[in-house]
Amino acid sequence: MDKRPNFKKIEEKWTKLWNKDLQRLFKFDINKKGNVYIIDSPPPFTSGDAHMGHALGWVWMDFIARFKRIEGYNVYLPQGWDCHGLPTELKVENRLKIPKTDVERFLKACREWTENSIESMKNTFKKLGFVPDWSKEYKTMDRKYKAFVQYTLIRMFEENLIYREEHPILWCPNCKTAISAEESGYIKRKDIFAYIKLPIKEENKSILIATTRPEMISACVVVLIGDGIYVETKEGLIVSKVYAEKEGLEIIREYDANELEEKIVEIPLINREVRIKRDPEVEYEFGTGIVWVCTYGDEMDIKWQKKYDLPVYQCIDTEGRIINSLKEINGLKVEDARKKIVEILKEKGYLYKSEEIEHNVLVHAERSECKHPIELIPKEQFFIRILDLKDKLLEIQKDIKFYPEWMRQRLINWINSLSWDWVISRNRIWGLAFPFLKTKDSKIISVDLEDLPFDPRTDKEKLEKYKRIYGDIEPFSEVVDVWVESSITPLAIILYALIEEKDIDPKDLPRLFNKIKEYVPVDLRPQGYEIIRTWLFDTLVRVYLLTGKKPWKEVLINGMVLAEDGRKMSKSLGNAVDPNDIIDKYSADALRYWALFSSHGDDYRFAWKDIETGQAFLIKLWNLSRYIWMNCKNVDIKNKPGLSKEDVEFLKRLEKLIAKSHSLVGEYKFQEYIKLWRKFVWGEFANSYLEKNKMRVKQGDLAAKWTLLATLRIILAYLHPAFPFTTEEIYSIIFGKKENKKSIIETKFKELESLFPH
RNA sequence: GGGCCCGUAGUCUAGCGGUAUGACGCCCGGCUCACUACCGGGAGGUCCGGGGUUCGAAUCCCCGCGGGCCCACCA
Repeated sequence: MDKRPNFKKIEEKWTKLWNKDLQRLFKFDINKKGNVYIIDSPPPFTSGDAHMGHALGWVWMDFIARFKRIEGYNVYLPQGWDCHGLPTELKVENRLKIPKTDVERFLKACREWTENSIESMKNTFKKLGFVPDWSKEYKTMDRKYKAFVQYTLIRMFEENLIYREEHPILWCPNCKTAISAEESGYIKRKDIFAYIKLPIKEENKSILIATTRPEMISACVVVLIGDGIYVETKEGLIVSKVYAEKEGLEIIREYDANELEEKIVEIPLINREVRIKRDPEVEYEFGTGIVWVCTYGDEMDIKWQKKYDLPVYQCIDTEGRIINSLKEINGLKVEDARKKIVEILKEKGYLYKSEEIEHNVLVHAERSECKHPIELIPKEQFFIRILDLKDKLLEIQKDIKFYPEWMRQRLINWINSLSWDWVISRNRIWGLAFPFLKTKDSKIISVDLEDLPFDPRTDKEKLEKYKRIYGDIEPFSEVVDVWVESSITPLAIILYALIEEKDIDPKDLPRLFNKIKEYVPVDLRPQGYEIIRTWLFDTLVRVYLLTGKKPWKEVLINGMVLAEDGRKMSKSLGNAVDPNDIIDKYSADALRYWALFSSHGDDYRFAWKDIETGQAFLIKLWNLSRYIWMNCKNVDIKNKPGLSKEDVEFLKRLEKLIAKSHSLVGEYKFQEYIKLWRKFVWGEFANSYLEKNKMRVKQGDLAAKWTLLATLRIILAYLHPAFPFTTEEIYSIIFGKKENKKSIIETKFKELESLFPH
């Protein structure tokens, strides 16, 4: 053994072995029953480079997989790739300057870009010591993955779980695309808050409403008042009593709500009469205590429109311009129209006043730099029915174990906050097409299984076939939301295990699907908390709808990686550290030491000194082994000599530690595990037992030598899941040949039990 | 506005009903034949503040203060 471990050489050697010659040790055999452990590992979005967040998650998974393997499980650790998505599309468009109009060329460029990203990320994962079963590697852009997703969509469509309907959807006028709730977010913004007088029919009085969306005047369908007292002021304005008092307006008389409900309001400039209704959800204290409902100003308007079955007026188009309104503002951008209409209202005497208000505006926020305010626009979209599912989802989540338990709350909150069905269509290019067609009488039909995967943009001959059968048919131009693809990973990984590298006959999918169902729920879903409301939730929905079961038995949540400055680590902040640099400067095992010290769900700070701490421990382990190699390597471990009392006690202490280790891993407490073993190896073994017994070793005491060797053998097995490179190298030098084994993975913890005194 | 989390030695961190885990740093002493990236020894904490439950609280409950994250319809 060298005086110092050459980490670079060791890493190169073992990375190659595990991923090639020894890859068989990491294979999941789906035909072997019993003792199966399946990890629904995340397919990372193929953004380009692996970051520290990946390093953390992938080390956790690899630790679990290795430990379970040595425990004797038939482990399935898959590696997939989430390929589709807007960021790739934008990169191809902007960097490679390929026009979206040339669809075939554009798609090809996206595919090439994605393949390159995968290679780069895969390389980093391998350097970390992460070893999946490569024979089942999947990409969401694979033909068979796409066919499978489309098959599940057809199934759901046939069970009436998917529908197409005109519905107000979140629409980004800037990106000209529908977005989902999870892509939107609120930001604080300053806007006009206009107080508008709405005359009451046949009375010389006006209702005063306050709004941030005066430009939507042509879409006003009802005026709502809340539970409270309303008053008439000297100026002939009807407002909440609270507002009148606050503004110091002279009150002439009070109304009760019933009296107001009789009245009809004339919407100025557009010549429409609307009713006044009382609704408990109106915030009496806010503004004038009165609201006009426009279709659709915000999500609340949708609720009220449905509740009172109000007519829908679309006053904004997909470009974010005003339509169907006054000729003065038609064609104007929303923001310009807002200013203009305020001027007009003022001119005509309908504007009571306008002020500035800071409020939360729904914008296109996540996975996007756009930040443009979102409009609600009625459009035909595909939906998955999830609203009816709330109670059921709340029920089944109870049966999934969460680590840490408190992360469950995020899922529950999200389920409770659902307010409409899941919009699954996107107006984009780099994505999966819908396996549906529209006939000339507007009926939606699924394509035949034999035609999967189906893409009307490129499969011209398949389209021809349907044209021959149905006459005029129309494909859908949208693509599927990326989460629809990634939300069936627990099922897709089983599909890949069943077929391995073979291609599939799509007509075989129903048979395969029935087989897949048998493996649900799988054992573990590891992921970060930031995608609980997307990936975790969506998977729960899809797997439940498709199989009637929960997707997993357990969920393990990791936190975000923070930079040394305590802020979120990100490229744009310039505080990101590349895992490859850490491995190059120190070692993969040192990086793993850092990753395993993170606790469940909490954000975790990166610090170079933690890497150094890990590195120091690895060197300690190396040198400790070196001493044993120098002094004890010729001892036959299978031939246990008579041990001294001290040796026996020491080994008994180790045996206790082992029992504790297994229970810690059962709860995925990696940090406690490392601490326990570090303390034992460095303190109790190296500095205490070994130091005390050096004399015996020198004198050739076989019992002491045997104890040292046996202890090291056990330590290597238990530290292997954490530090696979270093432990494999030491093992191969001291034990490999004698045991006729190439890797620690080939032995099982159970086999080591014979080394203990009983 | 609601929810979740966090506040523990100089710094970071574990524990989450029995006076506290570990790392780094610091102080004193050692180049001892595997390792000076080491060895031996040591100092350092009113576990954010206040109240409550309990024989007993860092740990449970309530109220504050400070920090972070997530969600939300205030027109």
